[in-house]
Amino acid sequence: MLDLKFIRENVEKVKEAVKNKNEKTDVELILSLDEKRRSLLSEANELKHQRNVVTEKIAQMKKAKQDAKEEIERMRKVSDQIDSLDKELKEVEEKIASLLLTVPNVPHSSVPIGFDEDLNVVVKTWGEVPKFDFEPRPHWELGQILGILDLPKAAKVTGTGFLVLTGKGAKLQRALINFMLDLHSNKQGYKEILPPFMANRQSMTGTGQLPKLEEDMYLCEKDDLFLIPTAEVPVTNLHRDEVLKAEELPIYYTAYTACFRREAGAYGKDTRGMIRVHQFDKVELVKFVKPETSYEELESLVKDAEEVFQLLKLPYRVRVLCTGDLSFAAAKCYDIEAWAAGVGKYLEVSSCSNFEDFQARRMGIRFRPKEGGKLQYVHTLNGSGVALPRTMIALLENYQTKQGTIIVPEALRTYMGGLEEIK
RNA sequence: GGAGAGAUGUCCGAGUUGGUUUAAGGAGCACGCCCGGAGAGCGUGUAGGGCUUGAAAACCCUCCUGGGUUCGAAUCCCAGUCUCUCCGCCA
Repeated sequence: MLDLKFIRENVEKVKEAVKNKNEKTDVELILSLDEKRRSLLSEANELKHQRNVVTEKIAQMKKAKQDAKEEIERMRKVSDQIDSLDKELKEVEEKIASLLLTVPNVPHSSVPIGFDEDLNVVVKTWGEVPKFDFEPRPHWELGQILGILDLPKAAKVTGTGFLVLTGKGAKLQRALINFMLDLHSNKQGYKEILPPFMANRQSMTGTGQLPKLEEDMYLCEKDDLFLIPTAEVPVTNLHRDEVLKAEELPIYYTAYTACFRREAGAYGKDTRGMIRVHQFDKVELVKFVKPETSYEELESLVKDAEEVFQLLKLPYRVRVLCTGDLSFAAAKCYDIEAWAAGVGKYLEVSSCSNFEDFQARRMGIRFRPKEGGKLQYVHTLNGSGVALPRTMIALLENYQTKQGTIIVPEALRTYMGGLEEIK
């Protein structure tokens, strides 16, 4: 959420952000409501002041055993006026508040302007794309040959868009999760969190999934709880409505969770195998930082996620998202995309974003600067470190052999009981 | 699910016969003094938001949330949320 005052003072900037992000919020409407709000406010203020003054006078008179009937009668009328002004004010404020939730964050000046993902810019490529002297198989074939991925059984249990890992496949995924969590928590200094996989409306609004993305999430109606689409939700909300100490910052968290997405509207896209599924595992990175450091923190966040692929020796590239592809709440975002030899394309495995104070304002996460002065909103960042199914895809497809077996990357072997090859 | 207790500022914690209590006291933090250094000690300051403004003052709002009673509510009434204790149920 943007500051109403900021919108008032940066109308053009905000309108441009709305346009460049392909949103359609009526900024002018917000401004006119804001004007109305302020005039109602000053009117009500004046009456309230009057009431406060006379009320005290009444108290004095009562103490002195004087008759205050006349004043009381007068204030009764004033109170009625205040009531009706307050009611009107409340309506206006509610309208503003709900409109404010539909204003997207303003992209950082370094973000390329563009309509959609075709205008994202590759800023880095790492590793050699493997060459095979045979036709590399896609992961669903490898999974079936090796008996580690069973899509028909998943369809039986749940329906399309789910997967069942079995045997070495399940073990490989668990190894990856442990490997990532250990990397982030032991080496990179993130505190490990195991949060709920469900979250309430307030949390979803805090991180910005609501109100816009309600249709993309699974809702348990009886309890009005959502299955989380990412660990970002529960982990960032950990500090909702808190004032953090300056010396606590920066705070780094890492969390493994399952993630649930309805993928409404994505039908027909990446339906094969496990590229796009309704439930997947992910290890997430979340940061709470001081505003002046958030862009350095974004760079280091990306590096921390990249290290996963470097240690696994999986080739990848990093793209900076253009305005049109940037999510609603983000000011800047890098995608990490791993090369998958079997399907022959780069797959998005991590999205690392700086939200600046956009989420913090919604959630009320502030800190007291050491130098004194007013409370400030923290900046929040998060990124996948990283998403499991697509990393599995990259691993299986890049490490496959002609015989259809999989060489286990060295970094994972201790997590696989020393296993060197899945066959 | 049943019974009870509670929710106050950055934190802890007073205040519930309605009326200079936005709120005592303590901790923390900031500044200053003291000190060979560290520590301790002493003094001063310190809620958030809105509105206004060059900046401020003034003013308004906020004692979990939302309603209500009243000239006036942290204090009274109703509903809800959360926390704790006990009982029941259960992985």
